[in-house]
Amino acid sequence: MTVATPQARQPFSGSAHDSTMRPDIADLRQSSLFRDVEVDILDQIVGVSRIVSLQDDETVGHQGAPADAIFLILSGQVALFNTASNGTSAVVEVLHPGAHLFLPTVLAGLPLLMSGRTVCASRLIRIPAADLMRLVRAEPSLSSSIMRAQAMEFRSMVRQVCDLKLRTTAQRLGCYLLALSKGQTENSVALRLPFDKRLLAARLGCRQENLSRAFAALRSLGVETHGARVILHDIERLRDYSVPDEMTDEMTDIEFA
Amino acid sequence: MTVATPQARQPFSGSAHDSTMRPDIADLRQSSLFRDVEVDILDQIVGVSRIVSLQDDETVGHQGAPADAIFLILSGQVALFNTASNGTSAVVEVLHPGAHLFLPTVLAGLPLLMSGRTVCASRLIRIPAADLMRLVRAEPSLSSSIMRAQAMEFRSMVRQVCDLKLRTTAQRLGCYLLALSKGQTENSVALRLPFDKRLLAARLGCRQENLSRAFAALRSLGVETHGARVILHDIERLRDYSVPDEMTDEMTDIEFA
DNA sequence: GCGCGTGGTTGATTGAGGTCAATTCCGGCG
DNA sequence: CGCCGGAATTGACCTCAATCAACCACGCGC
Repeated sequence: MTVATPQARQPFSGSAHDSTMRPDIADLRQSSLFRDVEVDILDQIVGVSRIVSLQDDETVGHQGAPADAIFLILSGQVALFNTASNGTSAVVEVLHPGAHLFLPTVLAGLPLLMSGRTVCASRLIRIPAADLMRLVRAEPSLSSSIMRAQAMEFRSMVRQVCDLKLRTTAQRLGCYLLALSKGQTENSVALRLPFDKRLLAARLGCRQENLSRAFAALRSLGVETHGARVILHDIERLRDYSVPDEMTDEMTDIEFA
Repeated sequence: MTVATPQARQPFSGSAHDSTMRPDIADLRQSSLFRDVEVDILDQIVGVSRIVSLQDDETVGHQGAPADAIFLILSGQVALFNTASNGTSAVVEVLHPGAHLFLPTVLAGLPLLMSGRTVCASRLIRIPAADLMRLVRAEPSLSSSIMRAQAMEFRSMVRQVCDLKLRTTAQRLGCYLLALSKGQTENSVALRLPFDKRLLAARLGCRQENLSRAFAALRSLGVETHGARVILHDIERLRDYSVPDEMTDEMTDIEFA
């Protein structure tokens, strides 16, 4: 069950070398982390933040390096992956606008457990770790937002562990599609995969070929695919097959701008 | 990859029905959560806490129920598991003295994602959610301990996700044994499995039979087993085979009293 | 001693998923 | 339009793990 390492183009140091633009408060509010934080605190955060613009396939944060900043995603997508010493990599999560990178690592003061890589051209907000920690110490109300956000992300990881331990690839794919279709009341839904199938395979913990076979297996359950376009013709049946978490509610970090 | 549901004997409501003993500050300090918290805050926590004593195989917290308390483990062991709607269960973690249950769920204010079950007779400290949240709001310094603890647990889950995506069962077992042997400088170490092999199989995400075969496979790598007693004769070779995380450091929540 | 239940091991078989290779599908470009 | 290159798919084959079943080794009570 090994996953090939995605290839990087050029590493990105993490400093705002190509842009000195500051975000504004509305940008920060995009993030689940700061959605409920008071304006005066956000003002202070704005003062230490920079917007960084990245091309497709650039590295943001390297596994093993000290975590010197957190990043919020304004647009684009960033994959988080861990590389084992034998060179194989696992994609742990693919983050969308509103999500953030490296917060637990900064809070723990430990080296990065995963590397980040843009999946397409992306704009991020960079907040230096030292400034963030200083603000957290000074502003108790920030802590509560951070604790809530971390709690949700922990639950998301727990759900993924269960997913890997309980379900086959086809079932995992089914659950993933069902999560994408959330908020629909119809029994039939059209949707679009947010990134290519190789990355989806890595995120689901399988090979590209096997993801293909999983899509083929779901075809008989009313799942129609045309490239990245997917139509679920019978959500009931798909749910029955995939055995999704009852509490499929909070896929919080899979948000689309 | 399904895992049989462990059978419960009698559910435990979560209230201190069999003991009204209060913990003392030293008890709280056993926990990684409160190790660095000031005495006056711990005093307040003592005031709202109760020690509960449980038999082997009792339920503490039921998946889907509201999280009305967190628990600290003073002695014994508690398995956290998630049960899918088709009845199969996955053991996400087995907690030891010093660890705690349900903190992220309480902070998120959401229903429990996992159930807990004692693996042997255990003594826990119960801290009601409402009291904890009140103290957290009142005492900023508590937040920082909680954030750090949550960060470590998040990283632990990330590591488990990578483990499941990158390694075979035999390699996972190898990594687990290496983690148990941590702190040893010798190339040869004797150790004892902290719980029975069926639970270990569930924690590693495989069937009991396959764990048996994984031990058999490691035999040729210098791993000798006599029941729960295990001797690693050649840690170098085992590490080479298992490809453990370079940062195998913080197995923080696997602590033994 | 005997029976017996529990936990653990072993074997045979099946199914899921990885691997390698060949092929098809598309989108861009000359 | 035809060509080309990367993504996606399909097939053949093999490894790993689940399943089902038998068996073993204890510990314990009688």
